[in-house]
Amino acid sequence: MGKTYIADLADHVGKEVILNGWVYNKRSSGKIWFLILRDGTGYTQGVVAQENVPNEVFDLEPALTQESSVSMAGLVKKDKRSIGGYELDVSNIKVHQIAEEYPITKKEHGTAFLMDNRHLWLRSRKQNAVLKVRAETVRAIRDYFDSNGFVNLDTPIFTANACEGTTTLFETEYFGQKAFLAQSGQLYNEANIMSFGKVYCFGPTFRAEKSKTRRHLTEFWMVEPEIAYCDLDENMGWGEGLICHIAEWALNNCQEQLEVLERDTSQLEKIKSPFPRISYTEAVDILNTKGEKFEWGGDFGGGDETVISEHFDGPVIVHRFPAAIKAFYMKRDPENEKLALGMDILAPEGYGEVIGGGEREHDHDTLVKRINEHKLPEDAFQWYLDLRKYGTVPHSGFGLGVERTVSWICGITHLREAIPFPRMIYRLEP
RNA sequence: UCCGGAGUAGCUCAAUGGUAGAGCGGGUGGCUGUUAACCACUAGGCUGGGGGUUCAAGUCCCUCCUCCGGAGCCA
Repeated sequence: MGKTYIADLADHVGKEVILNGWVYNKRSSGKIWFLILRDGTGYTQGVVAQENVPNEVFDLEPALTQESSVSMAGLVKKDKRSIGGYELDVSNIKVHQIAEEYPITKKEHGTAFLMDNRHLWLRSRKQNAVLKVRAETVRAIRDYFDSNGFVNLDTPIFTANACEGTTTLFETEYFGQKAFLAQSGQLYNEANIMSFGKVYCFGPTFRAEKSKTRRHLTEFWMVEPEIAYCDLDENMGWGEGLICHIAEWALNNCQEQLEVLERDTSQLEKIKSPFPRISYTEAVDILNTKGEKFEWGGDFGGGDETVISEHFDGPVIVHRFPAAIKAFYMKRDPENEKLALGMDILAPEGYGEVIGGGEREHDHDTLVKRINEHKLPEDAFQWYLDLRKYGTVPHSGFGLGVERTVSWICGITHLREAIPFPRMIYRLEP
C-alpha cells in the first residue's frame, strides 16, 4: 500500500492506497459519513461506513474539523457521486492534527478578510488554480525564450540611481549609501546583449507609486527580453510570439484549472498571430470616433485602453507614441521626430497593457542630449553611455508583467490574486 | 494626494429615530450515499473610536481611524 496523490487515483482503481491531505469538508448521516479530502493535487471523498472500520475510526467524525491534517487508507473505487469521480472505501484514518476552528468557512467572505488570511486563503480551490496557472505561465515564458536562443541573465535589485527618474522608487540604505530597489532590469540587459545577443531577465520589480487600483502592485514580477540588432517591428514580433505561446501553453497544460475558474477558453483560443498593429495616432482616432474626446499627446488611461482593445477581437499592438510622454532612452522615429519607437501590447477583455517596450536610442551623442533634456544626472549613466561607444547597434526589448498576464489568462478581476503574497500600498502582511 | 463607498455576532449581511436579527461557522442531539447535505435545540454584541443633537441614536450632525475601488503612474 503506497503513498498516492488524488490526481493519480484513476491508476489505482481496485487497489488499497494511502492519501495524505487535509479535511476539506465532511458530511455525516448517522451510520455512514463522508470525508472530503484535498491534497494539493485534487479533491476526493472517503466513505466511512460503521460496518467497515473499527469503532475508534468511525467515532472520529465529530472531532474532525475543517483543515485537520489526516491520512486515510482504503480501496479506490470509481463512483460518479464523488467529487473527482473516484472515492475511497475507507479502512483506516490517521489524524496528524485536529485543526482549530478555521476562519475561512464554506460561505462567502469579503476580500479584506480573505487578504488578512492570505496564508490560509491559498488553500482554497480557486486560489490554488490561479497560482498553478501562474506557475505554468512562468514555465511558458522561460520555455519561449530558452528555446529561441535567449540567455537568461538576471539583473540587480539594488541599484544606485533612479534610471528613468519618472516613477517613484523604494529607497533603502546600503552600507551608508543611498540605494533603490530596481524598477526594471532593462539598462543592464542592454549591457548583456552586447555579449550574448539575446537575453532576458526575470525577477521581482518594485514601484513605490501609491497606486490603488486592481491593476497595480508595488512588488510584481516582470520578464524583460532585450535583443541586439533588432528594430521595432521585430520587437513587436517577439512580444506577439510570447503572448501566443503563453495562451497556447495554458490551454494545453491548465485545462483543469481554467475549468475551476470558469474561464471562457474560447477567448484564449482566439489569441493567434498576427495581432493588429496600429499607431498611437490611429488609436487616438479610434477613441475620438467612439466619442472619448481624447487629445493627441496624452497618455492612455485604463479606460482608454479598454475602449481601444474592445475595437479588436484579441490583443492589439499600439506603436509610435508621442516622444514627450516616453522615457529618455526611447529611439525617435526617423520619419517623425515627435514620435518615439515604443510599443504596448494591450490584452483584450479590459485587461490592458501587458507588454510595454520599444527600440532604444543607440547613438551616443543623441542619448547624451536626451539625458540632459530629461534633467537626469549624466554621471550616473557613464557605464550606460559606454555601451554606445564600443560597437553600438540598433536594439530593442520589452517587459511583460506576469501578474497582469496571469490575471488575464485566468479571467480574474484583481492582480492581488495572481501572486501568492501580494504587496500593495496598504498590504505588507501576511 | 484627490473623488466616491463601507465599517453591526468569528464570517457574510439585515434592522421608519423607539426592546439589535438571520444565514454560515461553533456547541448538543438525530439520520446508511452525502454533494456549500439536511432537521431540531443552543451559546454568541462596548453596532470602528471620540464628541454632539434628542425624552430616546446602529440610524441624524461633526471629527478621527481603518478598509474598499477609481483617478494619476505604469507591467
